[in-house]
Amino acid sequence: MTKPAGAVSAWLTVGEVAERSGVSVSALHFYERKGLIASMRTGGNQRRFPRGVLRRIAVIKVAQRAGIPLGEIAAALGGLPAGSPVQAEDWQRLSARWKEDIEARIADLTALRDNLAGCIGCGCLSLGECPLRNPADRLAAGGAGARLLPRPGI
Amino acid sequence: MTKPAGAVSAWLTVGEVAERSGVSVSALHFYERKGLIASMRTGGNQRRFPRGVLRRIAVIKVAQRAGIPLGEIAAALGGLPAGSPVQAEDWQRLSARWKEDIEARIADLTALRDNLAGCIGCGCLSLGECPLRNPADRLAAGGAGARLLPRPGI
DNA sequence: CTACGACCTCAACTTAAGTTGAGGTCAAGG
DNA sequence: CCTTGACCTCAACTTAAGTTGAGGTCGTAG
Repeated sequence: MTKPAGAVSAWLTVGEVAERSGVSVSALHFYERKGLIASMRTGGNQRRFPRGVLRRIAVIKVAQRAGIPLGEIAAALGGLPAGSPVQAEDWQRLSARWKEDIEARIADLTALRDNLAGCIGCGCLSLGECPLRNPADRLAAGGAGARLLPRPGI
Repeated sequence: MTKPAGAVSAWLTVGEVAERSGVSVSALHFYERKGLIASMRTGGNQRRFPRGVLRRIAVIKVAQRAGIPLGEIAAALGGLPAGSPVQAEDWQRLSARWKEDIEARIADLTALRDNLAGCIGCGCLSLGECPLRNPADRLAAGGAGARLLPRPGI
């Protein structure tokens, strides 16, 4: 698939999307299976993505960096048209929501750090008395399997 | 195994450790397999833990809350005597080390939050120009499988 | 001495977010 | 027209941190 000569076409191949977004082809397939992005198919069953997918992926990556799991991102993104680009307005709504998540995590880590500082001298760590030990028992419900540890507020 | 009448024995059963530490029995087995904690065995092959294990578990839980993976905790803990309690001095060294990790994560999240705030209005998210998109391409090396996302500095 | 709860091991399953590989098809340059 | 590189699907594997279940033993109260 050498590039279509001069004009930049309106539709992008997976490879092009991968290169432009910095996300691997296999990850793009995966995102599509998860409903995070959508594509048209050519006669030969190859994916063609609208350019709006790049912005959509950008949003996904930012949310991921904020620690939001893909499932939640899909849900948040799911509300708006699957194939079309994310509008500035949508991004505003989403980023505002995720900002709260980030802030909660910052608050938790800050509290942990401060207590850590306070406890460096004492070394108590008693289950009943130490501020480090007691409020930490937050992850506990949630079924089997791994827990993505650093996601407090929810 | 009803409790040994009056006197609190020097050794704890798994069940007792589980109850006192808030960690499930299966997790304690798991920690032992991973070399995070150690136990003696009775004639009937049942575990007996020294009381120092409680402090050790406390340290593990705090480190986990800080986002340190068990493997790293094991490595850090591995330096000091496996069966014996963690001394205040050891805790000082470990907590100082982990504090840096926490601070790096706080810094990353704070940067993300600030850029998010700046970008709520613009909605650009261009791969080349937006501060949210560019510096985010940090996780990329590391082989197959899931990445525990929110662990930047390393 | 027997029943019952606590304990033992070992293997298989869970979730998240992908990666890797096998086996086969598309499309465009030469 | 044919060869290559890009693409396709599907299944299996990866890591982390455990959980769940099967099948069997320990130990103590009654």
